[in-house]
Amino acid sequence: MPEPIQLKFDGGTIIVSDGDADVRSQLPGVSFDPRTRTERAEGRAYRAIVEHLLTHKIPYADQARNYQVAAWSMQSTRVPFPHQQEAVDVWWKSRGRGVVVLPTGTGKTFTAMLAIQKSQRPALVITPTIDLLNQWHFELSKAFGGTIGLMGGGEYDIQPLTVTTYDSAYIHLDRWGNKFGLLVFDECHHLPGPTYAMAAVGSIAPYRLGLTATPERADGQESQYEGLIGPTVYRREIKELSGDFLADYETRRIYVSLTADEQQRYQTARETYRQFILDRNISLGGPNGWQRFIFEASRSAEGRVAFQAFREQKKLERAAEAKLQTLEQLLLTHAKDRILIFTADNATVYKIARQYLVPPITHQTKARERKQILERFHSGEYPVVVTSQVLNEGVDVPAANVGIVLSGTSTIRENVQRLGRLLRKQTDKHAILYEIVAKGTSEEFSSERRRQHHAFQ
DNA sequence: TTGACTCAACATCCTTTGCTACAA
DNA sequence: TTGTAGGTTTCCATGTTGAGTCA
Repeated sequence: MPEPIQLKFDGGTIIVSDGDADVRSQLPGVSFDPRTRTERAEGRAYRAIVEHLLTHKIPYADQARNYQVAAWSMQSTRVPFPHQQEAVDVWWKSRGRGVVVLPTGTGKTFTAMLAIQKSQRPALVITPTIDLLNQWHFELSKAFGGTIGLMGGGEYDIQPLTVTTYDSAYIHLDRWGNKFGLLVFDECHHLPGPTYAMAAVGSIAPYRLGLTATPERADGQESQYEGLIGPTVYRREIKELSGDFLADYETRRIYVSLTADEQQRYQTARETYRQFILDRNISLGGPNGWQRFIFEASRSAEGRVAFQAFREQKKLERAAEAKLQTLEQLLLTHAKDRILIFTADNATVYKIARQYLVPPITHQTKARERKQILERFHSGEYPVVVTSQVLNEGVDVPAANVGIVLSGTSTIRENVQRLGRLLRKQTDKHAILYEIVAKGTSEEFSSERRRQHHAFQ
């Protein structure tokens, strides 16, 4: 009679030893590690291994798992919205693994708390920013009482219910990887980054919940969710919830023309870099096309000129004179509204700030000043705020009812997040998102692409 | 405790025409 | 014959954030 199989946790992996060698080699995800001469699996294989052992009635000793069932109970009588309850029910039916897609402002946090209560397991909530870390800590303390752990932002205190950042999660993986049965990935579109993903790979947590408003990624890595968290189990779009849970809204596109001078400089710059691409036989649209351009561009004087031309062209379309004129008109039209202006670059943010005496927020704005500006925006003291990309995600921004997108990336996510800034529900609110596009430039294409989302059709 | 700093990680940056090799 | 899928170099500049260090 062979010894029972031993499972041990070791720095994000599970070491499998003893028992029958043939049985060990058939365990899902297990392979021989020649460095240490042991059989190992990634932490995430834990559930599959245990299920395999149980199904085949193979005796085993589990020293990997280092947590107990936790009897969570929320100290709140709040009744979930239908979409929150449905999301948790579907997630639980999918064996407690999967991604839930809900628009910003429709109660993702409360949905996660329902899931935590349902799972009855110690849970680790992972967030991308310190702001969100603090928000979650506050909400969890209020909902569940007791001491809520914090790992990140200078704190290191692990409790059965803990909040951390993606950075801290992977840095300290070896210390927490076997202490939680449930992982909640807030804004889970961050997870597929090569380093951040390690947290999901190395943890043994059988239950996993991903939350995001925008699962789509520009690099197509959303295909990784399946292996890191689970499949998309529930999805509701802005359109489906606007009116009832989100404000009513419309989007308006305004086309402007470049001046003759801008037009000429734009054409010259564009031809310069298009010619380089042609000469080097690079197909920009193809796989690795952009990487090849960068590679070639960094290798010769000619290439550097081409790259400069590319940047010049971008700059011209982003900061077109006519855009600022249109902005001025919109500011007059909406003199009584609460307006957020978005750009792609900081230079334009500061230019607008100087020209129209509007407070700017970029990554250079210190946290305290940022908070102050947002508070004054909320109170109405500042009716307009101009920002680049910082407010795209994570920060709790007071409700605006008019958004003006002067420039941006072609990503769906940025566009959805910017729209989300306007949709916090208030009585009789009707939000408008303007998008100002320079005619005859590549912006027309970007604008088209970022609108390829249900919310904008 | 705070603030200034450095460093590391992540995201975006492109678009379509013509060519080739291979599968149905 | 027609249709379709197709590949490899470590990486320019800018924006943003978290962690860590040091005064």
